[in-house]
Amino acid sequence: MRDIASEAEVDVALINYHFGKKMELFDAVIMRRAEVLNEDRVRALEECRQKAAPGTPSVDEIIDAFTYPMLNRSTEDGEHWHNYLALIAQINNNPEWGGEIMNHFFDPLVHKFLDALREALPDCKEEDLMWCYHFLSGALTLTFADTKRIDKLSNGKCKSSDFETAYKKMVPFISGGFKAFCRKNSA
Amino acid sequence: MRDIASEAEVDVALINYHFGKKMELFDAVIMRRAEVLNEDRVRALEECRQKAAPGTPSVDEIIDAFTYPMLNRSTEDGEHWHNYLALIAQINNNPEWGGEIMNHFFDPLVHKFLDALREALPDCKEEDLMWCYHFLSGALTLTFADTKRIDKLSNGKCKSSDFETAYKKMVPFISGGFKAFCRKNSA
DNA sequence: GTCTATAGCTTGATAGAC
DNA sequence: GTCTATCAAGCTATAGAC
Repeated sequence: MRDIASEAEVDVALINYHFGKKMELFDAVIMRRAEVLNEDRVRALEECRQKAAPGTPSVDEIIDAFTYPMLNRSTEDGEHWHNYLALIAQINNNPEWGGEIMNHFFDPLVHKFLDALREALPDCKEEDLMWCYHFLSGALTLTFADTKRIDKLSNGKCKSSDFETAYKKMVPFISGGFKAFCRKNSA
Repeated sequence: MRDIASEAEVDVALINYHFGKKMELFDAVIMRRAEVLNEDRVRALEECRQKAAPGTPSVDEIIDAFTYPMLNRSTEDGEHWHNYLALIAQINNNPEWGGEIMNHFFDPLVHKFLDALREALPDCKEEDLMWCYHFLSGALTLTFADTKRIDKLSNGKCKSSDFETAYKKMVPFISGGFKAFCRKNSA
């Protein structure tokens, strides 16, 4: 709280005045950018639906619409979106209250994408679709956490900060995962 | 520190005496089970190599050898392994020191699996292999974080605590991701 | 709205008796 | 090796002056 107040060049007490308790400030922080990101994604999904019309978008196109906005925002300003996405990774993996926060701020949007995936993979079992999204979520959030683990593991060949490359590899990986489950529609 | 000491029914001061500073205790906690898990995995990899001899194990078999020990340990005692794997998920996604900890305690083992995957997918580019492992890592650790997010997202159809089912879905998802990259060897 | 001041607690670590 | 006692520092939250 003190760090935040001092960075904002205001007094600590003002946080409580304007935002209430610590956790309410936390929610406000998550919400502000979640709304922006979710709008980006809705727009990307609509665009890829229009491109595919009168057909339906492919799995690859849907995954792309879901993930590209994160790449795009992460390169837009200096540190802010970068830090935000790293925070989301930690929340997504927090067993205590992480699930609830993700449910609250992201699931309404995720349902729109699940609808699109259901259309793209009509023979896919509902349960399989949910688990596939879950795996997607883990791969995606870790990617934008930028933990530097891959830097050392790959002996410098790959860099976790290279979101552009990570994104390019991630889309086919995830699509490949989905298609493994729904072979009838792996087109 | 006080919670840990009281759970162990010893005095707080003893933690410092036996383990040193807080972060040294933390490392000791990570190490103890990491060693056990890594040994399980080495054994599983050796077994699947023997089964496949004189050939080499498939991607699915290798992914299975990497992930099954986590499922197996997580069901063995009441809460301990469960909590440990949830902790690992948070460490894996921590951008500050998470990467280093994962490098230190798990990468020596991971290199053994990367060697096996290289054999199974001889035409796979080194860079692609590394990124695929990275995505695997995100999906895997989130799965054992048990955040309950999928419970609500799926309207109760799936449960994050159902590791058995998660594991059964995870192996083909991840293998599908690898194979998307290395189509020449998707057998 | 913004500040000062402070209450009330919790934290990690250690000194020193036994 | 184990305990008691305590330190110095940190935290969130709020009351009350302006």
